[in-house]
Amino acid sequence: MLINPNPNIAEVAALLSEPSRAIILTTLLDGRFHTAGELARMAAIQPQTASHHLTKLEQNNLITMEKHGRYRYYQLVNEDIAQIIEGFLTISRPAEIRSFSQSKQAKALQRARTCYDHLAGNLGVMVTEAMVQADYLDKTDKDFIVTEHGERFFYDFGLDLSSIKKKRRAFSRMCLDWSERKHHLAGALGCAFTTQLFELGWIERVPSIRAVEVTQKGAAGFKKYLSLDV
Amino acid sequence: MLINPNPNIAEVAALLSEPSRAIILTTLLDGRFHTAGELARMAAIQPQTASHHLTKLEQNNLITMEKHGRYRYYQLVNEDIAQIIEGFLTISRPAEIRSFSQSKQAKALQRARTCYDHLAGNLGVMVTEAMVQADYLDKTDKDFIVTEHGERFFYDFGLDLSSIKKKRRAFSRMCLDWSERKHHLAGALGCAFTTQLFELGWIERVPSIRAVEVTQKGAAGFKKYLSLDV
DNA sequence: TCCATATTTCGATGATAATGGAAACTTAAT
DNA sequence: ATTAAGTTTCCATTATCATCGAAATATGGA
Repeated sequence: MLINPNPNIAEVAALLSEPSRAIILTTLLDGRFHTAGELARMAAIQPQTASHHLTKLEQNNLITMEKHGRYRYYQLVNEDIAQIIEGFLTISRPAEIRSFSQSKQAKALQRARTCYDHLAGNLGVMVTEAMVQADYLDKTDKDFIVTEHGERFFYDFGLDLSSIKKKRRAFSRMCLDWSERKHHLAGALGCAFTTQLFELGWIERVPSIRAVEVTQKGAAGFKKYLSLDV
Repeated sequence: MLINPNPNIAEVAALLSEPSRAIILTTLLDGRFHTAGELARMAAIQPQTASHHLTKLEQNNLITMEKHGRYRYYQLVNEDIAQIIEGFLTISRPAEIRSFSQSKQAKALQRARTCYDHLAGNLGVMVTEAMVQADYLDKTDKDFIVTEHGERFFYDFGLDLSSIKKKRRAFSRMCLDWSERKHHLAGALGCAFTTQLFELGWIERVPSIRAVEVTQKGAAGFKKYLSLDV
């Protein structure tokens, strides 16, 4: 790694400092692919303008693109970028809430949402802490370690840990939650666990924002497997 | 705390996105006071321009000012801001190193420097980890907890923990080190400990940059008290 | 082949904001 | 009092950049 007494903060910050780009990036925080047009609509700008921003973000390695037919799908480059942006949310003053529906959205996001591809918000933190409590996970510096109990737990839950470990991506990480200011489970394990929650029908996406909701089935499951009341 | 689905990242980022302001802020990272003129010289801009930036940074609560005579002394508002900026250094691509003396500076900074008012760099991380190793500190979420052993250690070291705890500032915190990417000891305790290192003559400032150097006396001390070879 | 849709490239416009010169203000020193 | 130094206010200049209209390119479907 190259270390420098005067690193170039400004360049990176400039990319986040433009309102339209900030909207695009927070939209991509859900970890899913979005088309250029979709992102333009989210930011309320013309497609040309969005294209301009997307090129810039791609050149600076914040996002990547995949062409499929006439669509171009954009995604955050990796989880690190997501963490950086989430981290930024922790320090940025929230904009004023203008409408009732906005405050409802805010509450939904605080309750439960996806951060990149894993679970965040109050639910994400509660689940993670329950796992630590139950001795399924051990906390270290920046990672969680799956204990022996944990191996069994995740196996019972239908996850194949050995195949997850094979992925090039970090296996199990801590991600700082901007609304809770505590850590939740991230990394390949966080992703796999969250995917499984969707598969099992324990949680469902709330349309249009990256909030998620716990289903009846989910509430029962969280209670049974993690002694959680949600 | 107000939570918002679309918090205003852009505003905060914009403050960091201007090269001159970024230089001013990284200069202030040493936690000390600097005059307006000094900061202008660092950023290689005219005093009027610096004044303009400083006003802006002050209005946005990143820095504070104290008037003393005809000088105006500026300082980062608090340690949180320092952490945010240090955090940003972690993700920003370092600028090219242009000269030999710059790379020497870079190495000195990586070895040991002050971050706000506590010790950072390889030395800061090593010292902190030695304390954890020796069971003087316990790691938690975002803080270190001083153990019973630790109470005695710091007392022997000449620090009055009870008076430090009385300060309004957070007692003991983890700060992410941008060159080491590990945590070092921050907060009031980190400050007091570092101040004591200066007092004891274990470390000395390197003129003009925020690097510090370990003295012979310091090397012996670190070895004796923390079994550290520096 | 022709049309519709998604996206980009080009070019012009307009807004924002960093910059520094000139002058004013404040404080210290003599 | 007068001068010098540090800093700010005011103002004009300039550069940057987001934005969008128009046109071009690419792809899919009929």
